[in-house]
Amino acid sequence: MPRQGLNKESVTAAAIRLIEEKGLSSFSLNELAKSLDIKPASLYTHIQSIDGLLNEIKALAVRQMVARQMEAIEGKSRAEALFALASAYRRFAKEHYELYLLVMNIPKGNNPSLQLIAEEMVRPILKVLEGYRISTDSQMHYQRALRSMMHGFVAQEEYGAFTHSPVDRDQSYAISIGLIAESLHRLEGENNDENNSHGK
Amino acid sequence: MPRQGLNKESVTAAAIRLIEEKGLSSFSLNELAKSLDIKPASLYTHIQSIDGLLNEIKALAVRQMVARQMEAIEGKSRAEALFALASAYRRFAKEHYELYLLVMNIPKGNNPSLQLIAEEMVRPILKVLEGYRISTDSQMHYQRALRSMMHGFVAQEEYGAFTHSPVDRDQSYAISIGLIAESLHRLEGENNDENNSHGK
DNA sequence: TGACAAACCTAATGGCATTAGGATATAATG
DNA sequence: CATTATATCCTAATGCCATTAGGTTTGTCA
Repeated sequence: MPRQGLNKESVTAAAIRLIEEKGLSSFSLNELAKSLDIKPASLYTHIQSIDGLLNEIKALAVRQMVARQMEAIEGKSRAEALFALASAYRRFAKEHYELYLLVMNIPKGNNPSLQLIAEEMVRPILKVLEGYRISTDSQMHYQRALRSMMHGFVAQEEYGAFTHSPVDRDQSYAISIGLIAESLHRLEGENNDENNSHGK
Repeated sequence: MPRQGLNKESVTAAAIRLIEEKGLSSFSLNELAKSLDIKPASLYTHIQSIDGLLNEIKALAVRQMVARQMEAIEGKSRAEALFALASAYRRFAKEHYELYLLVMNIPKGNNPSLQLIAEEMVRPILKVLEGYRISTDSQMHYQRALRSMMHGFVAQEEYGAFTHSPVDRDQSYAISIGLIAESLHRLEGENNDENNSHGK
């Protein structure tokens, strides 16, 4: 009510803006305070700590990411849904790379509330995999494979690990995701033939 | 020659020891100096900056990683070599997670000398893929797919993204790598039949 | 023995997150 | 309208960090 209409939400929004513009590595409470025209110490009226603020941002980013993926697979199923999901995943990482970095840099000794948020990120993946008639164990394996492929690809792509070749990266991604789609399709076929080599 | 027999190598070795013991996030020149019984400013006789030191460590880590992978695939070929490579990759990441983090955290605006080192990391992968009779474009695609899968898996596994299930992670990894092995095998078959659906 | 260079030091700078405690402006109440 | 209370914002300080300037010590070599 005094000076400015600042609150937790507007401070968080300003932090996101700053991170997306100037990058995560140059972000500091000094910069954030400067962008809001207040002193760094005054930020503590609205935030608990810089880690608390970043956790807040992570949670928002995950929610947004999941929402985009859910929209992408809406009304689709199986391979079509799988490719749409993978595409939305990569698009978010491209458009909000600093936020993606933040989300994917959850350190080992982590906040239990972030654990819950991380589980949220699995939901669109599971939704796609539920469209396949495979065992629950297979579902877990393919969920991990898909997450690995998507994260590994965008992470390496974004820090420039794939730039040393003219070969199209979109095609590489399509093929990479295609590996999983094809294998899922084939695994279903095996199950229909009452064969369960590793499908059980 | 005075006080201690310190040099660039011993300081780097001490830094690696500290990083592996206490973790990357708590590493500082203060801690490093303390472990060597000198003052922080004295470190600058042996290092250029903390970034220079970390780049040195990255280079050593990559060399060690590549060496392990080369040993692992020695005398093997095709699927056997592929699984051995993937296993060595994951083992290194498990045993030297802090170093792996360091290697994989090459920021976007990066040192050109690190670019060369990063390319070194592709060598064992290419060596394995050379054992398959596929086009050079396919080689590039599968190289990216394999790197993505390996990095994505170990990165998420190590920060605890896969712990919320009793399903065996070793098996998930074997299946994930198997996707690539199977697809490579099938792609070769297509080429032998003078068919080139996406193999060209 | 004397000169020299390398290793190490002290002291300082400017950046960072964070806290304690004080000032102030707005909103709520009498 | 005056008073009180509360939340916002401040100044000042602490202790961490990397880094630099410039001085001292120590070992080596002529």
